[in-house]
Amino acid sequence: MRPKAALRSLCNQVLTMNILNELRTRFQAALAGFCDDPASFAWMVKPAQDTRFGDYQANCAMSLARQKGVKPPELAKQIVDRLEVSDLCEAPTIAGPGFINLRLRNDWLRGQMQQLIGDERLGVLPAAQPRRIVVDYSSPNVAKPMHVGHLRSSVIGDAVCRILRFAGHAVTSDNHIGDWGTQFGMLIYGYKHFLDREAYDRGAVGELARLYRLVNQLSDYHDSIKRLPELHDALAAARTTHDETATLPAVSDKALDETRKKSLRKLAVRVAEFEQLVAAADQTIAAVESDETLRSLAGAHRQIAVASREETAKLHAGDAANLALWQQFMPACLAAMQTIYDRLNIKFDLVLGESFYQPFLAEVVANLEQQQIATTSNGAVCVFIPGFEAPFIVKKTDGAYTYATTDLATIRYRVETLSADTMLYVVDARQGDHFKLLFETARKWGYDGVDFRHISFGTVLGDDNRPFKTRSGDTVGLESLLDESIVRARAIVDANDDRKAGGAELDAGERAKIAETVGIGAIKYADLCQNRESDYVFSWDKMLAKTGDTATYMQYAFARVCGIFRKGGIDRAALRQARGEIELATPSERALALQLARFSEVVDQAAAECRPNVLTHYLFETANSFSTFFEHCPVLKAETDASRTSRLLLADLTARVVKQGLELLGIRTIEQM
RNA sequence: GCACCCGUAGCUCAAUUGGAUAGAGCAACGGACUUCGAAUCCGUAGGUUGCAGGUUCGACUCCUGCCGGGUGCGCCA
Repeated sequence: MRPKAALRSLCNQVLTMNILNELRTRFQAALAGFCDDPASFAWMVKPAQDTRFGDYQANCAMSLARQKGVKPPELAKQIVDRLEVSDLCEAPTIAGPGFINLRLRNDWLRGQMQQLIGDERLGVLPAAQPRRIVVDYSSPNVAKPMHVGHLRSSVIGDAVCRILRFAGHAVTSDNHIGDWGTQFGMLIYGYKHFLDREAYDRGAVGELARLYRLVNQLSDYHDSIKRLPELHDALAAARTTHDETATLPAVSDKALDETRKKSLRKLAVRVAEFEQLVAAADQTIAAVESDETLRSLAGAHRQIAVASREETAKLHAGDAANLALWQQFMPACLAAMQTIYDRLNIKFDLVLGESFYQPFLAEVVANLEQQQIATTSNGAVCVFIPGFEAPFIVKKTDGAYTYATTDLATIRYRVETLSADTMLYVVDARQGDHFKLLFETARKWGYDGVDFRHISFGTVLGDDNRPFKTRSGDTVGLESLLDESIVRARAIVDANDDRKAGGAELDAGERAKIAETVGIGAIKYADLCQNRESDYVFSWDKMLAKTGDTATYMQYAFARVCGIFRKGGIDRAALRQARGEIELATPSERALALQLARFSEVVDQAAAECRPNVLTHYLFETANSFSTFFEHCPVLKAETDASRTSRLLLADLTARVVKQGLELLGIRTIEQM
């Protein structure tokens, strides 16, 4: 019943232009005499769930009545008696067990529309108390090809940044890249032993990618050879246990029988898992041995894994040659990464990776030990957090630091150098425990005034509903996904333009631009429209869809409005200047107006909860309201000039809201498609 | 073994954080282009919200127990 503090903290506190907030303020005043914390009951004002009941509804009477031991409808009546909303609502009605239903007055709604017409921010007011927020997202390991698994964090994180920034906060987007890890040892080893100099000179990125894959493949090969016998043993053992259980004599005890069946199923799953591991190892081995070149390379580099780790260790120890190579590789790696971000239209204010924090790690650990936050256990320096069995290891037995250490150094930098008061981590839900430990440790360390939040999102699953794993053979590269989506979009663009009544309107360049916008938008929208907490089943069809609840639908609505203005030869700026009136003559006009008036409320909610899907849902409804309106109400051919002007204004507002909303999601619009 | 998450229409997902008759999109079926853009619109069909209890005016939502699936759990990030 109490509104979540966290939920409210990022909300705009200013109340005008946000209808929901305005109504809550009115209720808060009316409720003051009935309870001690009117704010939490005023929070129970919501948009109506069913439009037949009105536009908004207050559910506070029921729960407050229970608390006071009175009848809800009677209390509702008393609340309504004290409620002052006559300037914006029709007389409130009480229904059912005590719902207070509210319907906005048409003249008030028309006034809201007039305000929106003149407001560049479409009613969204900047936060009264802006925060300094660092958003940590995307964070790929450089030098490894990006795949679809990287998409979710990148796309959601970017949208969250845009939304919070628009809501008036000081946002710094930070790509905390993995640029100091073991992949560089592999690259260095590959460079020293397998380099194709000509290929490298032609394009460093491609050659580095090849070297990475090659070293990876050879180490996997030796690892598989080494592990195969134990895998076979484990498989045999699992089979034996399974078969023994299966052949146990039948029992009459039903409960026991059930337990046995259950464990049998689990054993079968284990057998299948080991079979899969063996098969994968066999495949890895076969891939190398069937290739003459690979086989001889494998033979000549038996210690490749160890040697690569040693190269990493040397790099970390400051070895001049390896450091020089690292510095040589980095620009190419970053450039490769950047081409993908450019295509996705994702920008970072900062790209501070692991290497940046590396010089501070020793000091961080020393500091933690000094303050007795960290202690040595089994040779490792650990922080123990109550409620967690596993320690938070900041220094390993071998003296190396972990990503926990880096994350702590990062927090210190963000607070002390960037003056951040809020930190958001847009990261896979599986790292939940890590962040709980990290945040607790940071608070103990003195950063207890910072609002840390793990903006977690569900795991990306494959077609088989199992976590999407990057099996070396068939990773879905990000580039090819983008390419495919654009190709499909292009086919639709061509087909549609070719069959336009008045003949094709677009040249090849325009078509390409549209296909790019639609193709990329579709992929982003597929990720954004889902509640970020739930797991995500990766599907080509979903990613590439261009009909129904997709970005394309909104882009199309936008283009249709632009089409009206183009066809009518109407200057949109002049239209707004002319101060025409908005009429709400028909239900579909009123529904569209109400929808447009709610933009600020939705942006505030999306910002408060860092949930882009709140916004996608709203935009879909808005485009839908527009389509219905467009179907029922002639715009250019409206019966009267006043009606024509009113409808043009509604269309113009719709286009602005859709464009702005999509922009907050990082999705572009085009005027003609 | 311990901990966390999930189970909603054939499929993919929502559900304003406890509200009224659980909603969309795909897919299926039936309609609407000589009429402002058919990438669209209108309609039909599809449900015991995994199961069983409990809490209360009211439960997809909270509690308990099952069933099924996933994830994490000391030196990877």
